Amino acid sequence: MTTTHRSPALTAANVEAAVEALRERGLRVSAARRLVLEALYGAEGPLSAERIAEGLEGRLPRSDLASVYRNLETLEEVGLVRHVHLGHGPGLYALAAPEHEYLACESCHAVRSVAREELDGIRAQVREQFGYEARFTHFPLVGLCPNCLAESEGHAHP
Amino acid sequence: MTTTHRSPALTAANVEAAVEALRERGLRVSAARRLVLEALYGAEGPLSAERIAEGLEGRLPRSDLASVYRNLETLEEVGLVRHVHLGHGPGLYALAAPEHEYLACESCHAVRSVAREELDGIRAQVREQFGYEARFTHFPLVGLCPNCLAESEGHAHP
DNA sequence: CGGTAACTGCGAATGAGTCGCAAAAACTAA
DNA sequence: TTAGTTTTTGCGACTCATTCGCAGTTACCG
Ligand SMILES: [Zn+2]
Ligand SMILES: [Zn+2]
Ligand SMILES: [Zn+2]
Ligand SMILES: [Zn+2]
Repeated sequence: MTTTHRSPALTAANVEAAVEALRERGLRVSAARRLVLEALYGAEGPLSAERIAEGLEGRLPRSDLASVYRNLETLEEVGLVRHVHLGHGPGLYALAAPEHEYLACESCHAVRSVAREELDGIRAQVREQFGYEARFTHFPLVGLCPNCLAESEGHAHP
Repeated sequence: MTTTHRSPALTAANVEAAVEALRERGLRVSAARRLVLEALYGAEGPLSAERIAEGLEGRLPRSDLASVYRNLETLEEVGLVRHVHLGHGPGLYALAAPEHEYLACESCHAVRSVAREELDGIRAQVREQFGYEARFTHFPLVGLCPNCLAESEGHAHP
């Protein structure tokens, strides 16, 4: 799986801002919660709850997957985090801030992350044709990537 | 969930044809397998394995979900059946033959099923812009349906 | 420092799907 | 038909992702 994500600069400061947002909503900033947030700020691409939990081991006297899920859920409610479903695997979590959308390859499972605007054209066409406002933030746009496509077209030889 | 599927005519004959296809591949036609096939031929829209299994109760001395899954799997391998993931729920199975694709509403979970060609324009644009060959057969095109869209735009009042 | 929510760890539960295995069909060839 | 071969089945147990209940902590407010 390949994901092209520029990691947000000044992670530490950003985490502090996020933490502040939590406090403002009356949410507490536990060590675990902060670490989940840090994991997401430091990540290259979206992470599974499992992977986040792994990252917590050692950095915390004891941690547990259920709490990671609960934290991801509240962070999502607050709008700091969101998740995507890239294919069959577990849900993957990322910061909500940089509005990426995803193109997933059904064959090689590569994932390309693109800025929201790059899909505006397609969104416009979907809207025009069907009246739907397409969204690729929670479920990606799925297809065959150029590589797999070339391969499968190679097979169409006489 | 609303799905617009015309059910294939002459169900009985179609089932017989499918059954023949199975025999030709050296697969056996057990009562359970035939009933799964019939369930799909008779269905309005895609069905979960669970629902198919429910439909089998009574029509069969004893039946079981695992076997339904196994049958769906082999029917899929043979190309008679396929499945879609419409949102978070379980996978939904349908006949492979009428090549529908789906538009799913992320908000009200309505599902619109469209003929493959109706998405050709969008597929072309995706291909042009990203080199991807978009597919909406296994994972649908997700967005806000016109209703939910109108509603959410209503909220944007001053 | 308390006090009082909110949060955590744990273990158990859920839902979707898969696997192993022995018993029961379905085809096959005699 | 029947015996033999091979698939399928039913069952129960299992995995994996996610959620829940609850008692024990911990973060924040005063
Ligand atoms: Zn989701
Ligand atoms: Zn690919
Ligand atoms: Zn699938
Ligand atoms: Zn809707």
